[in-house]
Amino acid sequence: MPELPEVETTRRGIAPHVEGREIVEVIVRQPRLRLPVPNDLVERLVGARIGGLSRRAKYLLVPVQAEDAASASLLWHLGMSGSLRIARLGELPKKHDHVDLVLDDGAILRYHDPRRFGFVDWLQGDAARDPRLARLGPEPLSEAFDGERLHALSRGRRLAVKPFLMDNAVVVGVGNIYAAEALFLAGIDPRRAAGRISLARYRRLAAAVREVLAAAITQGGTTLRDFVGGTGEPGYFAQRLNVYGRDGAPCRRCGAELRLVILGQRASVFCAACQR
DNA sequence: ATAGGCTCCTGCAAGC
DNA sequence: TGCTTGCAGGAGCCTA
Repeated sequence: MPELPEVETTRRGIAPHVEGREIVEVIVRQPRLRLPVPNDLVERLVGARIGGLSRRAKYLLVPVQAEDAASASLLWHLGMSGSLRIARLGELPKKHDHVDLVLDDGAILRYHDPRRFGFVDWLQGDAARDPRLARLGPEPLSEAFDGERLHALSRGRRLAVKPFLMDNAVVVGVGNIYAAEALFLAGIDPRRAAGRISLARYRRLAAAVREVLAAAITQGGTTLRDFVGGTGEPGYFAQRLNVYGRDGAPCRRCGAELRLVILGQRASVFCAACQR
């Protein structure tokens, strides 16, 4: 379940192995992903050179430059079960290894995605103009994201604060797990209407979002070597979760039994004593 | 404009 | 033991 920290960990892990390399072969074993793999992806990519990787929200951007061709990028989304890893030449693909980019030094960038919620798409020209990227709110670890923004955007909104925080137009990269954890740290009830939360409390929430995401990225870094080397599993569950997946268990702070509610079709665990 | 529901997919776990 | 059922999740799309 890659959220922003896992995508960032992936970017950092694969970048040194792919940047500057030429793609010599592309193998698509399963083109039916969340979006179909573009028909002409193979012919466009073979012979192209990979530029500097970047990330926007949970999207990975892979610039590719072919000889005498306009600039273009791959827009890669890992969905909820996708992973990218570096495999060695000759390493046999496993089940759900859907796409391989074979590089000129023999390394393979290999995409694995059991649930196929992810996709890889071809973007011609300036990637930032793609509508999927153009409408996104600020990065949670950037200066543009703060309590003032949350407060301003939420005025008049009756939507519960948890789905509000998970809206990509508000702030990107805050999925179900980190939304639940940040609301716990900030002491805010996930059911509370977004428009009825004070600026002071939104400042605490913004700080909590930054805190949980930054901690998760740091943890991802600790498992980077294993991740790139072969297990293909980022150190996602290693971190200590306070509420996510713990309904019925005691609150780590006050001992009260954690409750489960459904908000925006998503399970939301919280402590009714600590979160108001 | 806003809020809520539905959908894609597979693996896993729980229930019978 | 072997079946069925439900759940997990991002984000685009749809409807009221």
